[in-house]
Amino acid sequence: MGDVSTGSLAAFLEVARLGSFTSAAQTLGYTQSAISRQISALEGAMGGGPLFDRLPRGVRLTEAGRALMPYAEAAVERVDAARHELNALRELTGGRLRVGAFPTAGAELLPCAVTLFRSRYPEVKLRTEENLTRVQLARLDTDELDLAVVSDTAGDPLDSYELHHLVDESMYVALPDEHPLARRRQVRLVELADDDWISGSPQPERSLLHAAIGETFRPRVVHVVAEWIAKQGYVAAGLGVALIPALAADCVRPDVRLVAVHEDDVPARAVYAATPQGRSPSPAVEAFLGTLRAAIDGMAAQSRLSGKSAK
Amino acid sequence: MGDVSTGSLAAFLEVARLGSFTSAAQTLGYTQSAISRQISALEGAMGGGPLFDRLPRGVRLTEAGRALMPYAEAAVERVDAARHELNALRELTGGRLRVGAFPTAGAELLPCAVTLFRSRYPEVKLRTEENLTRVQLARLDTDELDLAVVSDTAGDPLDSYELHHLVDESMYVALPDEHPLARRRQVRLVELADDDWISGSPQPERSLLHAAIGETFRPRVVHVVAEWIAKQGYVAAGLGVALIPALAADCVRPDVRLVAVHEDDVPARAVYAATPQGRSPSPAVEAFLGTLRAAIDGMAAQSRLSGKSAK
DNA sequence: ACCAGGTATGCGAGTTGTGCATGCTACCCA
DNA sequence: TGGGTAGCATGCACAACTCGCATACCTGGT
Repeated sequence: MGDVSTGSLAAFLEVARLGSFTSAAQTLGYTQSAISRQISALEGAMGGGPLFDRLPRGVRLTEAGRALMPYAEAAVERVDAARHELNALRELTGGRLRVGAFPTAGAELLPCAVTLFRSRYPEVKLRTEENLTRVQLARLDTDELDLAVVSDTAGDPLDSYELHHLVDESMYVALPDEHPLARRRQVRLVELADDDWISGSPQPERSLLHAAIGETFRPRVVHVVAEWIAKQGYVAAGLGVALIPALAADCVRPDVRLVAVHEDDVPARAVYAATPQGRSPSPAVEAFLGTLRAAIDGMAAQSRLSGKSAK
Repeated sequence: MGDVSTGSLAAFLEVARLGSFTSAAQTLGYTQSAISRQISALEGAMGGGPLFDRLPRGVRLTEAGRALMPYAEAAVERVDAARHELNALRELTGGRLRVGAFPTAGAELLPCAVTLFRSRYPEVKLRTEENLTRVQLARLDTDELDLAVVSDTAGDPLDSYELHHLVDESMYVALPDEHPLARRRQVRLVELADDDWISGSPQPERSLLHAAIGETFRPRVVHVVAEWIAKQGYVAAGLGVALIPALAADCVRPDVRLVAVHEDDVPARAVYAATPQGRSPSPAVEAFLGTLRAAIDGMAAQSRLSGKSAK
């Protein structure tokens, strides 16, 4: 039993609508003979029975033809709908994008990128979620996330993902306004070896500080605070100092001072957009990468972000 | 934008299921190269974007491919379902048949045919309705009926329908048991010119009697009774005589006698199965014609039906 | 460095689809 | 009653497509 193409089905429907091979041929841009043969082929593919009664003036559906009609309509409609859907995915006038980001990215980078993306592609349904990097990678694997904004801080195995480098963010220390070093443009960490530290983890190895630990410096973590807004509070109260990445540097309360850390003490932290490996990124993912870059450029122009948004 | 065939869609689905062109080619009985080209063509027909990521070991769906999947499944399923449906119509393992019949046919002919049809083709949904011939023709026109069992008694315009001759039924007079002619094998109508007549219409022209009216005979209609069971009652009570067609002759009460009418007085009435003109009859209609003929043969073997079930 | 498993592609042959011209049938109208 | 006409079917030649074969190419594992 032969093959059926949308062409034959469309011809069938047009003939059924117009009641004539000849006029259907005209509206479809074929000759009458082509239509005649297409219908004949379709009749063959459908088991052999005639779909039309050939009358002296045109044709009319047989019982079988009438029965076929809804199926043919549905099949053609599905293929058309598929074309539209794929087109929407390609033209970014539809579809869905699920983005994850680590917490600090939520301060400025992600809101900025989301706003930009929404204004450019309002019909793409964009969802974001904040996760630890480790969780995000898992969700990329299980196809619950299309793109994840991650940093390589925690030493998670990023190498089995497609990485799109976004920016290298330098580090700052947050100092209370009255701290002796609060007016400096740059500090070395050894200068803060005797201060109390505020960190996201009791073991500094598992926090932002991990890259700073060396022979000459091991911070004394006195307060364990995860939220950046709370860290600010502790710092402002003079309870200690904290390391914070450039991405979070723009939303700082006026009684907290940020001072750059020397690059040799804490290397700039790379921020990537990660996507599943070996999978060609969808247009929506590509577009979001673009808006992420645009967001970083925009932020670099007006902020302390180091601006090394190379690529 | 090109054409899409069920073949390409089936190939697409099989590749998606197995994750490899090669293995899909094996299960479908094609070569790997054919599958590769079919997918390539499908990608073209769907707008150009890739549907699969080509990995070193096999392929995996892209976002677009994942989006296409449900549409492809639906389209293929619809075409398959259509094939099954049409096959059911052809093999009489499905579908529907709407039959109409004039009242007298409901006495024996239709029940017999319906029983036969149901036992042979139990999966065809058979509906019957009793109508005047005039109504039935209208319902054939409006496609509310597939086949109508009619007689040409009433002079309705049968000529614009496809007529399948079933039988010529001769006519009988129903006489009360004590009627002087009740033991005859045949009568002439003039012999009954002085009797009271029972008919379905006050004007004998519009009833079974219309063919009997001539120079020498005009019946005096005294009782107007439509239902055959009631006519029997009137006749049995000695209130008159009635003309009845052979099709109804088998269900007569014992105190009513039937006597054949001479053929010259009332010509045998032709009974047809009528179908819409110019329309090739569906297999179900053909089959019902067959069972009608079988029913008539069966009845002729054991009844007064004249048996001229010619063709 | 080679092999294994997979996809892409050039090539030739067979098949299918298309258009043109023509044949055929039934209706319409004079 | 006989041409005219509208419409489908079909023979034919040609173009386009599809398929299989052989082979090139890529990548990961040994």
